[in-house]
Amino acid sequence: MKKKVVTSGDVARRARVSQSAVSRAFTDGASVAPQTRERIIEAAAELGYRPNALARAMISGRSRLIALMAAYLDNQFYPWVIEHLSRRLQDEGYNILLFITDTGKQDKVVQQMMQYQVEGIVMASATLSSTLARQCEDAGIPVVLFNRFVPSSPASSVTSDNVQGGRLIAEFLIQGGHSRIAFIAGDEDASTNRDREAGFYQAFHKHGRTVFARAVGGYTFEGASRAVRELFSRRPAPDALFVANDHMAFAVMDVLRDELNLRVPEDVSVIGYDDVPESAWKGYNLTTVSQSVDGMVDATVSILIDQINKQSVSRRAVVMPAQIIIRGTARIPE
Amino acid sequence: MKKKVVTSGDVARRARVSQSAVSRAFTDGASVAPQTRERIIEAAAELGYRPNALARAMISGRSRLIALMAAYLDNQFYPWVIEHLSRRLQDEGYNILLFITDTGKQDKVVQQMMQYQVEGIVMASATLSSTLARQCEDAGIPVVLFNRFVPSSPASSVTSDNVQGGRLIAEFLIQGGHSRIAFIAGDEDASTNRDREAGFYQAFHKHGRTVFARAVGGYTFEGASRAVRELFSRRPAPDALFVANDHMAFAVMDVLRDELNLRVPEDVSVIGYDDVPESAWKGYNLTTVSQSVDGMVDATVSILIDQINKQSVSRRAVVMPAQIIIRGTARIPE
DNA sequence: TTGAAAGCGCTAACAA
DNA sequence: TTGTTAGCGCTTTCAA
Repeated sequence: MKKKVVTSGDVARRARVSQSAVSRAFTDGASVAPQTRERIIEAAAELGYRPNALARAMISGRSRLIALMAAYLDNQFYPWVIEHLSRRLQDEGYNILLFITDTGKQDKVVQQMMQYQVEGIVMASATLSSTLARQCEDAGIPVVLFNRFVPSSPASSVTSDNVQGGRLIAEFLIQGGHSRIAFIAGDEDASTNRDREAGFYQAFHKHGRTVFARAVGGYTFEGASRAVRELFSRRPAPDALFVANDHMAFAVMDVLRDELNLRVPEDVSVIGYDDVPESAWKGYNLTTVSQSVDGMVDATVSILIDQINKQSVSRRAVVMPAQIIIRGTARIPE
Repeated sequence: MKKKVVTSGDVARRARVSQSAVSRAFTDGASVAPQTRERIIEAAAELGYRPNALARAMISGRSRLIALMAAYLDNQFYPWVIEHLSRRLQDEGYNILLFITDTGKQDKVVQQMMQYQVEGIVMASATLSSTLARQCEDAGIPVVLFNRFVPSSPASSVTSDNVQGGRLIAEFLIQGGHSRIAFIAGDEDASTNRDREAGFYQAFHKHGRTVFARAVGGYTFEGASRAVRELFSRRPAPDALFVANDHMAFAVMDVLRDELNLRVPEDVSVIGYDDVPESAWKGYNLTTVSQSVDGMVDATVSILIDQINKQSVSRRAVVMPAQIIIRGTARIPE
């Protein structure tokens, strides 16, 4: 095996210029005479030269690397986020270092990111300890919690208005004339769940009503299946369900229709949250709340780019509006 | 903003050792006296020292970076692959540089990967030109085409036995007593589609039968919807459909049941390919062929690790067995 | 086991 | 516009 490691020095020799001239030829906006640059580019092409991004990063202090961490990808919301975020960041000239990590190992992984001198960090469906968030702040690395909000954290966050979303759903279900409305929670530690739940309960309170029942699905398919079974093992059973995200709502509908032989929405109304692509599939046709992924991604990118360029990190909390998407799984108020 | 950049030199000074001692303390298997190492680790902790992975990569020639490229993530097969691959690679001490790129820009992106001195490249739902594949070979970078096979390419590949999968489906449908079996193709340029189609047609030929009709869905949701409509606009309509992947099969079932008011499998049998998580959801309960993601991921990781360690890249083509997963969307042969 | 010294490939002053 | 020079933070000989 021949390891041909062509360096700028090799190119310089062949183009009969200095090594720094080669460097300049590959840097936008550097002062190089057009014909010199041309000669260099030509020599580089002949040799198959590719600038070493690591060396460049070291000396310039700019790695052009953004770390992205997600806890899981089975909820289609996250692949969707990753795809959009990745494309947007690539357009801005950044590359993505991806980490899939279970809760618990998250802090350790953040350390790794920092070793790679990333210029920014996005935590999707994940958070980091305040200590570590502070370390990032000290190191001048902007951190964005995507779809999570931690009041005490120095990290920025981008979320949709989950409280408002919860409220919207409560109103919709109440106006729909349901009398036994239940809630299936996601991960009780997640801010998305807490906020959606808070908004939901607030609206009930405002109407002088109470939530009929509550179970916990932990944002997993299996957890949600267990939760519905539990809810429907008691009589009377709910006649409407707010499920804290779409991913769980699919599991819920499966159990409802397939195991319990109930019709949706005739027997039970179901509303989810996220508006993932599958929600629009006719097999589910799920009424849900849309989180503007595009808007959230744009916000994330601009926080990152802005703070990287300004060389100063500060905490920003962006909340995007939530919008109910009416499809076929919940009775529509008149 | 305070940019505290703690270097090994700072730690060395505080621990009263040389800078190279610090380096050794952070390298497994380097010869350092236990108490020296301890003193260094302590000093490092006090200072908040984190080794610079970029500098380490430069000098050692090992970036511990693997590039992963995918064309899209809306087909849940790929998020699934990314999650598994990422976890396995992290366990092996590698980090992932992720690129989401449309066909056409792929070669350019591969150049970028190489600039970051990645030690290996995985192309999922994507290929690269032979020229570039050869460049990677010359640079000693192993490349694995995941779920793609290019006969002329010097790159390795990991696929499931798509020809066999296509055959299995043909047999199942023929044995199921269908008389008008049609095929909805994916991306006609993709090897997965070509192989599945080849196996499918082979089996028909063996039985002295012909495929009733064929349309192209291009592996997209919309393309597949158009393809079914086209197929069912003519009389007689097919009574069975092999759809080249699950992602399209969901679209097909939506059109069949929702627009055309056909029952699956009573009026039309449908079989997909991939066995993505959604296939098991009761709303579809899709009969399909399983590609062993775990097996494919393992093969990919071992090709990569092996060639990185051996410092020699060579072409390997791994084909994993395909297995039919019988669910509820296709009539079951007696 | 430890330290000194020599770079890895590049960018960024500074002069020329 | 160009070349010279000095490092970025680290690993890795080589001697001690």
